[in-house]
Amino acid sequence: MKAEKKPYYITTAIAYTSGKPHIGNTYEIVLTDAIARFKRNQGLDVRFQTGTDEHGQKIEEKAAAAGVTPKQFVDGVAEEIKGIWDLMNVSYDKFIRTTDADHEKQVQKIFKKLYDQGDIYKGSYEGMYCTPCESFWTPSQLVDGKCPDCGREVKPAKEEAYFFRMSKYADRLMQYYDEHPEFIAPLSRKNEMVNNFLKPGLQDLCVSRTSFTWGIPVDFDPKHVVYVWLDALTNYITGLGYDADGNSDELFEKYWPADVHVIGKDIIRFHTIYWPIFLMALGLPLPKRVFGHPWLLMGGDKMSKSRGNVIYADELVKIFGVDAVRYFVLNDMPFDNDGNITWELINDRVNSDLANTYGNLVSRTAAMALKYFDGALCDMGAAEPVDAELKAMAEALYGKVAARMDEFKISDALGEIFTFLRRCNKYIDETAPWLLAKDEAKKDRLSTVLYNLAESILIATALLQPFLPETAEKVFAQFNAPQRDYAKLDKFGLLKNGAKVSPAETHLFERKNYKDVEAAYEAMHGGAKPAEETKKARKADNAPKKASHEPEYPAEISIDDFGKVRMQVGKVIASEKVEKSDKLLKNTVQIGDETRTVVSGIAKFYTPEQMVGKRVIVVTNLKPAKLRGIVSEGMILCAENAEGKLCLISPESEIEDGSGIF
RNA sequence: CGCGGGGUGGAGCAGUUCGGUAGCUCGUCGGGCUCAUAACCCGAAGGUCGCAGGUUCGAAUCCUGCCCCCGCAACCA
Repeated sequence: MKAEKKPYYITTAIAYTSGKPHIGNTYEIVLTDAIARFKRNQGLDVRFQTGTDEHGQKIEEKAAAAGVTPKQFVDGVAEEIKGIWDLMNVSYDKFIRTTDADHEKQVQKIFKKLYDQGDIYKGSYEGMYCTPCESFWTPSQLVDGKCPDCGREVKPAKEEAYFFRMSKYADRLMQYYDEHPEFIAPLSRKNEMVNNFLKPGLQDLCVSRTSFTWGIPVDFDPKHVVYVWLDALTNYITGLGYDADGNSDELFEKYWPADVHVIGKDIIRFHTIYWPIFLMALGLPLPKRVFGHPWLLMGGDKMSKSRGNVIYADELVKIFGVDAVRYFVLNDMPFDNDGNITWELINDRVNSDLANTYGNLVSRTAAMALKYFDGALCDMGAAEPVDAELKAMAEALYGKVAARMDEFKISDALGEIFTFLRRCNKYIDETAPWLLAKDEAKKDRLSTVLYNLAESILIATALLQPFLPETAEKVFAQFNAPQRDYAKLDKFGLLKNGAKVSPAETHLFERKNYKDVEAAYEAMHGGAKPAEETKKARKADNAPKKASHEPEYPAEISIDDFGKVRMQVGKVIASEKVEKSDKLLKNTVQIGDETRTVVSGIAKFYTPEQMVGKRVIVVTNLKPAKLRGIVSEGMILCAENAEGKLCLISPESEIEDGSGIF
């Protein structure tokens, strides 16, 4: 009788549908896919869930800006995301969307249940409210008592909101951490959670909003929508058919609790504090592990659209192919440090590992088998001492790789496989089949050597299959052998004697010159070179960012509008750096009879010494504002170029300070 | 002293928990081989492990101070 397969439930974070995911986002899905496939090969009954997080104010705004309904907007983005996951050959079993009707219904039920049992209570969000901006601010966020966004008056207000009593469960959560040291991976993150959040005491979490409507309505109080985490995190159970009334689907009974939630390191807090607490409140078991993976950086910098250094998976795939991209992100991502991606790095890696080491090994082995034996692979029993090391290594490989995989050290797992593949290349040199071929008496030895090589390739390929599924399929087809059962992977010699290898139509991985990669990139980006983009991104990063507050100018203004701005010549009589600030200088400016303090964000370009004595143009009727606690009574005019470099504007010749500007 | 991560041969990284000859891949140079995708195999050069102190018989690893880089936060009147 066959034993029931052990269930294994693995999830990714659900992707926020605000835009196209870049390669960093895509990494998470590929990583999870590799683990899921590996576990399947180990004989587990794997369920792999991913999906999209589709609610929230940001999406409401983006949809409005695009002139479509939120639903139309997220339908489009969800489709795009799913398209990329499919392109990456991701073997998910379930793609959940938080706008799915059954998810929405369960979230409402969960909310009600938690409310009924007293974990959620109605309270209010107190703060200062700016009506035009529809925003709440805490007193410390206010600038000079005014709205920091628009500068208008704010008034004390309460927004009704529902809160979840977090503190009630904090002790139980700490206990769970202690009893399950493997719960948070990497371990270093655990201390961060305990020291930063649990020990200081948990704040109750706001779980509803009334300030936007694109969300799941609270059914017993419909002006509220469920806010973020209670909606998003619950996907892990609603996707299994969890029912708050106790009529859960059998999928849920089978797969919950999850074996691992794979997430980015930025949301570890939500998955290791809020999510377990929600589950405790629902009386459900907690996930066994949460793996917070690091980030993929572009040439050492964070990828972001505003920096223009974003790399997308589909562009990489166009140039390198799916498996090469999968391999790169999996191999070059350390376990608990951020990884690095550039077009050149990926090209080097693909050439050296995939084309030279692996592809070429397969190619030369197949070529020799075809040339000398018309493709037939037979172990003729002509063993020699050199074979022993190869065989021992092959038989030990699975154990090593599996151990690495269990620690989520994917890169190390791949490293083990490639060390073995290099050993195989060396074996060819040691045995020199081309010399054996010259001597009819050594035909059996030659055959045995080629058999050993083929068998080694098949073992390695079986292990590479979770990472390079398409490639593995090609190799198995070429060698006329099936995917190897992982339970038998420690046995050398399972390839059937007489199996035939066929000629390959193409190389597994094509070597590329970086120049050609650049050319392909340029074709996609209207002539821009990838290296230049990186450099530009770096440079822009050193300068203050400006994109966020670039005003939208009206096409024309009246002279009266212009007349509202009072500008005067001032002389800087003192200047000092504002403490704890990178950019601010506190200047004392003489304007006629008057001295004013003007704080200015120019510290990156002018030292206090350079400032003193300069004549500058100051806007003198600007409403005073507080910057890092200092009241600034005006604004010093500067020119700013595209890279954010600032340059003071001064009168062209000597003129009294206090003079007006017209 | 806001929080966190990091600084190891030209590049990307491991090693730091529990001190003991500084390791891997790529690149470079030299050699070998020809089955193979200018590939593969062998060998070599190249590092005062950010800096300065300290503990120790011995420090990349432990302690103290400092410098630099990168995120987050703050910030741009």
